[in-house]
Amino acid sequence: MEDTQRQIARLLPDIIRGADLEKATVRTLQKSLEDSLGRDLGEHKNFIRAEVEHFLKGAVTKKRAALDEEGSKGKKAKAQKKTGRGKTKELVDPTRPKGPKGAYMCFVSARRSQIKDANPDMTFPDIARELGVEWKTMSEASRHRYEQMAELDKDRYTREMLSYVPLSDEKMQELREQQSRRKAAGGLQVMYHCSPELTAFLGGAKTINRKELTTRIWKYFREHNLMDPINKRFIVPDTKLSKLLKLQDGERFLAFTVSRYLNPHLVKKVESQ
DNA sequence: TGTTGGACTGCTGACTGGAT
DNA sequence: ATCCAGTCAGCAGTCCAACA
Repeated sequence: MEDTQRQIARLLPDIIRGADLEKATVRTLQKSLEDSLGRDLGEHKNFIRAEVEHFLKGAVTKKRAALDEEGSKGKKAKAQKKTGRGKTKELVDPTRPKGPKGAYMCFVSARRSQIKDANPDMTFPDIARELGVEWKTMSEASRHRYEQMAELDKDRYTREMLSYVPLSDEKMQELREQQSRRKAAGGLQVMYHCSPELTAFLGGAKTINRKELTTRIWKYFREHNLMDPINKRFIVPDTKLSKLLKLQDGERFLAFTVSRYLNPHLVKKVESQ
């Protein structure tokens, strides 16, 4: 019984997606399932109906959300694309205890890695779907185990909340500023050890970050008049630069690609910044 | 809305001159 | 005024389920 329902739950989404929804009924979907499984599913009629309703409810919710989003964005859509997901999450107190896990979350935590180990090729959404199917078709006894785990986690949450002291407004403000600084800096502030050749080129600097290096190298282009007068996007390197970037004799390069040539000279990150 | 899991995608930041 | 070229670390968001 449980296996059949599991098979139904697994097959149904694809069957619904492939069906003509103008004409489809629970009965026709059941027929398609029977064809796929090669047996009568009359005794699972109610289960199939519940699954269909569940699937359609989910699809409608998603569609509505998409339409809402579309409508609210309107003509701003293109402008917002520039900033992409841009929405920065409101910073939450990182010391606040994590919320209590429900029974399903306990089940997910315990079972996900097992499924992944047994099926290394399964994608994350596939695993999530499988977990949903397993959860829905799980026996009461098995589910009870996870409900107990959820009870324990609820206790853990209560205990931690009792001893939790929220961070002060000042501390939160400091964290927000830290976050925005980190975001603004990106990976460009990361200090690297220079190769001996780069150290010599820079006049002795043993460490540097990408921001500084880009600035210095563009300064060098200008000071040594290395930009191609016909097309200033190209750099005609002098011997010193040519040697540093390991270029062929007479090889020019697009100025914007200079970081690619410099990469080998940024040996490794400087520890404990 | 936040919670679990982690691979994946895509944006952001600095730098510049030329092209549109 | 804005976009484009290239680099990449770090981060945010997405995917998906069910539940509190």
